[in-house]
Amino acid sequence: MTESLGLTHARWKVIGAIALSNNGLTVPGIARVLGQSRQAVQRITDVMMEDGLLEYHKNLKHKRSVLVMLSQRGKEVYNTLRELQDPWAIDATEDIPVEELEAALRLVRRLIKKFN
Amino acid sequence: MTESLGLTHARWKVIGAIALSNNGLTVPGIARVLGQSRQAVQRITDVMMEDGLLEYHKNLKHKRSVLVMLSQRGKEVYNTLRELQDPWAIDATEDIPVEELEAALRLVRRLIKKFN
DNA sequence: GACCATATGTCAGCATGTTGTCATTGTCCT
DNA sequence: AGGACAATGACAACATGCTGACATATGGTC
Repeated sequence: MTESLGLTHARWKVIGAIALSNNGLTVPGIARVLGQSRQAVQRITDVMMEDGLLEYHKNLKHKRSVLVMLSQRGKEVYNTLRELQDPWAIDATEDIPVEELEAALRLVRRLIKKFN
Repeated sequence: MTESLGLTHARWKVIGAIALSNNGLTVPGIARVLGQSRQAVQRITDVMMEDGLLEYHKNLKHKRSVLVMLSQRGKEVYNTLRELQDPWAIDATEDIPVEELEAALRLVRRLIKKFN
């Protein structure tokens, strides 16, 4: 699904995390949202910035830690992929009772919480 | 959990797949069980063989494709890790109704099947 | 204001996984 | 038997992820 847009799943995760934030996120902030190491995120955001998907903005709160935001093209990619993903997700689950899906989600969250 | 035995999660997956087979598996066979590429499995089994966890046995059905089996030490590691993992799994789920766990498992399998 | 613990940027080494390619081996159909 | 197609081994390029280490920045405490 990401391939048709020249993305990979890792880059899609990053775009998604930033899109859900309002004023941009720092690299370690993205890492915390995604639950992975800041180093892994840093490497990906650097490449995505060069590719024109992200923009680094001055962070008033920190001298070196920039705020990562979606560029115009990043926003377009986000919207385009959402238009592919949403129908896919609906198609995948429309014949499953909502209560079943929610119960499974509650269970997964419960286990995640237990392991934190 | 795997670290205390000098393993990694990837090697543990391979050991588990072989342990559940009766007469050994070929490398592509392990890959099919795990649902991943044979190349990735090949690389790992080669190292595990050098480390003495696995043994390659002549395969009567194929001139070059060997049968991978657990060495004595591989079996010991398997049993030791099971003794760590089983109590962990029980502890993680003992306060959750069995029906909830089974329902979530059915849902996951249903989705996997849908995407095949 | 000095000091210490924490957060961040950066670089490196390693473990896994994927895909692609090519030669060799197996299978099956005619 | 012969030939086409699939399976396997081997090698390579690439994308991710983790941890460790070291220098710099922040923030809270005395």
